Amino acid sequence: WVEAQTSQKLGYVEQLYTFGDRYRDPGGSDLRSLSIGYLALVQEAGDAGVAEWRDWYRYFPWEDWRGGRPEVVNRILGRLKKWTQEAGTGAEKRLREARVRRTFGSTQLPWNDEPVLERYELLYEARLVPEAHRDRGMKAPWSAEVINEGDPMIADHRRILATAISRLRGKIKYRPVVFELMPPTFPLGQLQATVEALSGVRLHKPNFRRLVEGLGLVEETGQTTTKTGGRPARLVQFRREVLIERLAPGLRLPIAKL
Amino acid sequence: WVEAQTSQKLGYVEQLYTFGDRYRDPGGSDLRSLSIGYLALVQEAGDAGVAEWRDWYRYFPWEDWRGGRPEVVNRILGRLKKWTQEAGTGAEKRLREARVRRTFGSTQLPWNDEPVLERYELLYEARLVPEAHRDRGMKAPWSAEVINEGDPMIADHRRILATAISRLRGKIKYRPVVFELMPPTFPLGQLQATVEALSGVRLHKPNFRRLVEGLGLVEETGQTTTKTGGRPARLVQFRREVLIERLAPGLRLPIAKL
DNA sequence: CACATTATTCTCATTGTGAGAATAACGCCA
DNA sequence: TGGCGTTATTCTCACAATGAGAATAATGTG
Repeated sequence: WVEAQTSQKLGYVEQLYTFGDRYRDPGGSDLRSLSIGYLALVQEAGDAGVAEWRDWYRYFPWEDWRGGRPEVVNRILGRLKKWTQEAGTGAEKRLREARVRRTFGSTQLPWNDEPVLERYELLYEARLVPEAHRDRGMKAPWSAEVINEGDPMIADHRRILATAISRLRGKIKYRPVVFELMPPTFPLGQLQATVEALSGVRLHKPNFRRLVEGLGLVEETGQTTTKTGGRPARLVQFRREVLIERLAPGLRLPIAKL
Repeated sequence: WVEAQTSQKLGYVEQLYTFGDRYRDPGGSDLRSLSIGYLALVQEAGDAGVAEWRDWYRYFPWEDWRGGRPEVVNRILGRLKKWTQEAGTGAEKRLREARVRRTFGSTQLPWNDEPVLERYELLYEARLVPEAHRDRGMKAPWSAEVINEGDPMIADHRRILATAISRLRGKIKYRPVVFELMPPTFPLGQLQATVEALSGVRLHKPNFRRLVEGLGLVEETGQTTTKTGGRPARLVQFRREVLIERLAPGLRLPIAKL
């Protein structure tokens, strides 16, 4: 059905989650609509009918740490600090502080790429995203109240997208699903760039190569490309055999410490 | 609702999966019923109304490797070998062989505790479980056809249970959910026995202790117990603080290699 | 009091990980 | 044509994590 709608060939598909929040019905009745979300990966396609490419960091700019700590994170942390101070009791305050530290990190805790949904839900609860006001029946503008970076979406779609990003960021670490996003042959640098785009963090290039080659996920094609600039890069391809050989292998990226 | 039905206090709860197979409707109509499954963990309770304790290995005896390789695995591998040989083409035969190797292991590949669902689905496809015959409208007996160890369940319930076991075996490796199954204080040996019961494999005791203590998941109570036999064991308790401090920590058991 | 039993602590070889230096091979441009 | 910027690729090394087993400790039992 999706392939007919979008004229995109779906690669990997998995069920994501079944969403059934009260906020799903904008009419506010007690009837709930259920959405069974699926996550699919496709190759890059130039133009594909109704479907159109979107950068997901447009909706989650705080999730993109590829260029170092994003500015918006500081603004968010400032707002969340205010939110923690609005807590009723001291215990609640400490809970809120811990939650902010856990999701957005601190000087002690490094950034963790996976809890995308937890971060979004925290922003929602702290009413820093427009959806939180909208779902409570408040009318615009809330411009002074919310974080302006990061486009909102209708209904609970941004929550669904956050769930998908979380799932995908987790998945690439133990299953070789990134390759569903790659062209048939590619240089290792492009593979790394793809993984970095998904996880939102920069990786150490030599270690990344060691990992990919050590796991036997790719094989030589014998060709090279000069499109990358600099020294020509070897073109490799995914070793499809690993799918039938083994169950586990993904790209265990430097996972959050402590 | 579940707590009211079972008079069990639910600890951890998460959505498992939404099941919608055609086999769900025994009437065979084109209407499908959806089941949104949830997974919950509870403390051990002596007696609890309609709810009653069941050993899940009653349904999946091949998943219990705590006493070494179970006898039934050999019988299964024998049957699956026959199944691979019934393949139409040579390519299909190699695919089947690889799949058996991947799920049930081989002399090269060690046992992997997680793919419980993949294993069950393989047995289903190879028609080694009664459900496969039943869903095709075949009448009993199929005793000569199927693996007799492992009780069947109605509808797709055994598939749902397999999904739950897979999920839980994965989860304990990166979230401290085992503690939801433990009493308030316990010796480390009992914790290890619980993890072994869930994962179905034996663990190296000194290394397990090092791991649990190194992650700071438990704290001393000062008490000991002699109930374990042998040298008295220290009673420890779960450090609830880790739940608010960190996101990651689970008991990364010796994960399958290669 | 020897012994079986479980708990607990240590040791050690091996592997995996994170970080950075060093080297290679292009295009571009003076 | 050679220096330079750029990206690719290979090496090295310190350090942490892991798997396995030995050694030691503290009970109850016969």
